[in-house]
Amino acid sequence: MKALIGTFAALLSEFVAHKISLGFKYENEADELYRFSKFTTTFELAEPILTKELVQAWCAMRPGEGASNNRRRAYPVRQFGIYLTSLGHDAFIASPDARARSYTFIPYIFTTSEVERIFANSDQLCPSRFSTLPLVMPVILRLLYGCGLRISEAVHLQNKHVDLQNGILEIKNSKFGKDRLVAMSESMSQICRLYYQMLHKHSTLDDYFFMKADRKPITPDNVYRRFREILWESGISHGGKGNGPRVHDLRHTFAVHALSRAVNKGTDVYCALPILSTYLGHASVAATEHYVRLTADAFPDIRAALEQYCGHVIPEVKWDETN
DNA sequence: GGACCAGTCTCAGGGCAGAT
DNA sequence: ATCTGCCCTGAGACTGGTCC
Repeated sequence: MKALIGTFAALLSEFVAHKISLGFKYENEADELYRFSKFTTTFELAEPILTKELVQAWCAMRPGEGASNNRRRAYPVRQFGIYLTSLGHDAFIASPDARARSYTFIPYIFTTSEVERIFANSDQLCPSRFSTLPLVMPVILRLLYGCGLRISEAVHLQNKHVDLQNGILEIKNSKFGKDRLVAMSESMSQICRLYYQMLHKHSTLDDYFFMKADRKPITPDNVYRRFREILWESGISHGGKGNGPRVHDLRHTFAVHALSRAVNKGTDVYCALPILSTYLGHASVAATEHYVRLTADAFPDIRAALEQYCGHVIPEVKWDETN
């Protein structure tokens, strides 16, 4: 976390420490509060009093700013106001955002042919003396699709978390601080063993499984940029900013393909969903249903099974046959 | 019990600067 | 020239609490 500045520096530091003590990561919020602390230095403030003018100036929509970003900037300052008030300070608390949020996003689900092309092209990356990415990309992309991992979970894997013998990944401190175990297929385990022999001849158990030449973990940024190149090579068009396909869509694809396979094998979808939910690290089946509901139209077999066992998941839509 | 919503966490993507 | 890291914004993913 960057050192907070300005009149509120001490109080903001205490607030962030308070949030962390409650179990939140609060890293991105701390970044926002750092920007807020810089912002406060543009005001003539003799005392650290969170005035209405200061808060409203910070929370005001900037030219061209989206509602989402405005909300993200405002929430931590609102929480800071609540915190100060609880301590008996005089502070203005910003109102929560009343604007409705819409969830109309539909993730991109790769076809099996596209997945195969992505893997094939990731295998063709030119070896480099300076970068481990040509070795890393084929394995990490297969792991994202084969195990449905989040990119952050993959890049933070250390050798001690990868049981190559039994094909088990130990995911530590994932989203909302959750841990879980993820089983790999035998073919995935074999790929990991070959990769480990090539990259980790002189490594320790504390080294990152996907590390750069300087032994630091590769970043999601590294993977994302190479992934865009591979998509291009694979003839999969990118829709521009916000329109994917994204690296995270490999996780969506895993979920949909896994459920599709289960349905085709005659597995009760009511049994398959909780298993998939646990595997993906979701706290509830509802979160997994959300994944599948968004994409079920592309998989009639899943849609039919879901309608039979949990029809409420898929909303009815009206269709005028004269259209 | 389900819908709704606030809050937190994560990923995507552009731009730029410094390193290689 | 290319790669990489960092900053910042945009937006989706996910949890948990509250209200009806």
